[in-house]
Amino acid sequence: MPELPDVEGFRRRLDCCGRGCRVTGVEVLDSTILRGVSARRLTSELTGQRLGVPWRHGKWLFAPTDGGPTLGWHFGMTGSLLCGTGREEPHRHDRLLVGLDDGVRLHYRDQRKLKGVSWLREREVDRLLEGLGPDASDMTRAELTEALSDRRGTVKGALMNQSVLAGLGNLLSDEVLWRARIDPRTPARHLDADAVRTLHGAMRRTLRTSVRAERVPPRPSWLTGRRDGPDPTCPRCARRLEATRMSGRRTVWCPHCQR
DNA sequence: ATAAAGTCCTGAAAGC
DNA sequence: TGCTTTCAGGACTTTA
Repeated sequence: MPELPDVEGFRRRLDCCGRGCRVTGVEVLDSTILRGVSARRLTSELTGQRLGVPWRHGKWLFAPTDGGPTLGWHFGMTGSLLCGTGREEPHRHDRLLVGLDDGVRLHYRDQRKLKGVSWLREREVDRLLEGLGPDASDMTRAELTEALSDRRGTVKGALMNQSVLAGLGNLLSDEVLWRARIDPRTPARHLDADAVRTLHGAMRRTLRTSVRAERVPPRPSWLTGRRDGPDPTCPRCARRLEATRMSGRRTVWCPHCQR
């Protein structure tokens, strides 16, 4: 599930439920989701801390604490962050619960445990960011041009590569390329200035709408709304969509509109 | 059983 | 040729 718009939704949730609150309790329900920190250490160091202003880069969510390290959340393919009252039974996929002094309890929920939660000092946050390209939602056209110019792989591969630009995943990449009418197999560096301009505009518009919806909306007028049907057709030209595997992921596009 | 919206690792290809 | 960087595919994990 989580690409940039989903994680931005989690950030907002954390911002309104958790910002400025003090942590009253930590329950690690499955310690295998902790990265680089033990359950014992996270519990003792996080309890009593006050949460600062949460921020996001790409698909990463960061929750700084006033004195100490920063909680770094990554949601893999199936993760989410929810706010509860603290009285409900934890869901079977809840892996970490964080109780706050405003009565809210945060639930880090994840079916497949592909990623997890880390407890990061400032330089570890910096090191992590060094591996990521600019955040896709505030990337300029010049930055996109620069990011794609040296890439010899496909444009689809480049858009999904978090070190090139951060935030797009499989669904968004396909959606943006479909809107921009660009064949996903095109080598990134073959895109001319016009194509990059179109791609940049498509990315901005797609992200703006998706962030508002906190997901890539599966509307019938979007590629995302069609791709999982039994016999998917293009919302624009009604012809049959093509599906293959690219960079290990299912890729859907319209061979008529995208060339 | 197959496939799934995440990234990491590996062997191989491409570039200098 | 040889070294370095980049790429595509499989592994990881769990369940519908």
